Amino acid sequence: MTQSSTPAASAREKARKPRAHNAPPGIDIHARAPQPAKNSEVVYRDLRRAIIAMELAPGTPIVEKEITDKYRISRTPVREAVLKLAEDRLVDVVPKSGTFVARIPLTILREALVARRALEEVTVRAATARASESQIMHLRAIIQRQQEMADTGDEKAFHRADEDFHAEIAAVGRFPGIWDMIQQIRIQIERYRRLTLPQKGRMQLVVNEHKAVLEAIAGRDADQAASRMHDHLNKLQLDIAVFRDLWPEYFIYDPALDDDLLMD
Amino acid sequence: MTQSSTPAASAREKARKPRAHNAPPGIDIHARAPQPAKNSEVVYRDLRRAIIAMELAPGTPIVEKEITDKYRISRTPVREAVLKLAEDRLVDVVPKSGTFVARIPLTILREALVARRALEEVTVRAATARASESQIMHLRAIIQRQQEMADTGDEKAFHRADEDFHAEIAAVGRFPGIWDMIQQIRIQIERYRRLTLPQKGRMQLVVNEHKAVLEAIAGRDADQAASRMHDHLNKLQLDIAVFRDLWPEYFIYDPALDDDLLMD
DNA sequence: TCCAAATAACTAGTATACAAGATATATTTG
DNA sequence: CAAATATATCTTGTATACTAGTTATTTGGA
Repeated sequence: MTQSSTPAASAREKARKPRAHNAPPGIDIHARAPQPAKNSEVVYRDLRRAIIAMELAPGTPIVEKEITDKYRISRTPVREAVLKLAEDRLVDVVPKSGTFVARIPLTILREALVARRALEEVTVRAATARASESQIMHLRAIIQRQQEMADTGDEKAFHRADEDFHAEIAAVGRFPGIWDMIQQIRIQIERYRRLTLPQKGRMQLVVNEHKAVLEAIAGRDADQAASRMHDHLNKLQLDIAVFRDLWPEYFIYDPALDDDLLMD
Repeated sequence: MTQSSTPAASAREKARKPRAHNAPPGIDIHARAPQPAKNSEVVYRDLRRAIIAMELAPGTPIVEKEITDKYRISRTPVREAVLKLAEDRLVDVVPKSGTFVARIPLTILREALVARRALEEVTVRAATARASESQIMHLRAIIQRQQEMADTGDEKAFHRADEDFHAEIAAVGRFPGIWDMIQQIRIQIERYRRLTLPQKGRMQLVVNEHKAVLEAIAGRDADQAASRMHDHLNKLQLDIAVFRDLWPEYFIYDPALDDDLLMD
């Protein structure tokens, strides 16, 4: 098998001419976890989780020294993780001064909500077009699980089910790349969401909205599915102005775009 | 002024307690270029430009040593640049083996086209809703410039004007963050576009489509503007399958999603 | 001549030392 | 005692040495 020249391999050989290096292993970009997790990746994930969970408040300094001591590693992988977080706009690096958990930019928040809405409308339309019966049953099962979590009041599991629902719609629509984009956008939104207090009955409302979306999918009505998804995702942006006044130090606020925050 | 307790400062003081570092300078994230450009940034931009321009073909090894010699800098900033490129999916890093210019994943390409369409429909709708007369005149001027470039056949300047047109629409719609997302997506699409041979009359077609979009904006018809933008952006994806056969070594191809490439 | 195993030459990942600048504290001076 | 200045101590940015794993080459055997 090592030297068999299958038609699939012939094309690859052309690129391999100068060096075998030219042909990196045919690993799918989305599935390369066989390697032992790199240290920088571990630090990155831990920090990201803590920042998104608002355990590290905006403005908190990120001191590389503390992290190197905690994980018993050198600055190099720590720095790598910090740079990734900077790419995600979760930290601000001030040269020769310090690194800080980023404040939440209100204008970006507004745009993130709009962009997510647009992309999820795409995925739900595609899902409506191609959902099989089994996939619809799977979505029903997810909603049922979310209903049970809402009944027992398990917020964490509830949000896991919430994410699963949206992820499954993207998967059914066959848009894994767009789902990645949505997740990237969700990172920005998530910190804001964590500031919202658990409102009584909100979980049941979310479940009902999910049910409405699924009904439209099952009825093969793409327009209705998109519309209901739109309404569902709109619920988040109700009171940006309120939180800006409650935690002013958590946000960055650009007065030039004030009016934008109030419009749809 | 150092210790005056204005109401605005009181909130900030809370975060400043442990160290003054807690309050990073109130710089807008989008405007921090006073610093001398970091070496890693220079390397990143140069490599990204070369990759996007297809000067570095997919599969080409990126050798850090060559770059450190060329720029007379150490591996650290080079490595930083390479990691950024990996984030952008422009290179694949194979641990302990090598770094290579990434092959273009056809499935990602399809999703990128869909996502860009969705986001540009958002920006053009917003632009239609709030464009001032002067902004419409500005857009007309951009199209006129693009027309002149099409007439003289200056491809590079033509594409600059093309980008300006889309950028200005996003700016008019007040979605700078969404424009950033679109640009990120464009990176993926751009390499593919570079493979398309200049077709006779294509530039004039693009100009005409831009004119159609602008007319809809000027007529305050958001639905029509979005529809025309949709059609305009659809022109790109005509012949993915053709290029896959022409340069098979430039692409990664997932047979599980074959049929997806053919649908809208 | 061909194939296989040992070896050499590469790669990215990591650790550490140092440099340059910003901030905090201590000191001096009026 | 207050304010300005000088010093010390932080921070991130960079350079370099080293480690571990991968790939290419050489060498030995049949």
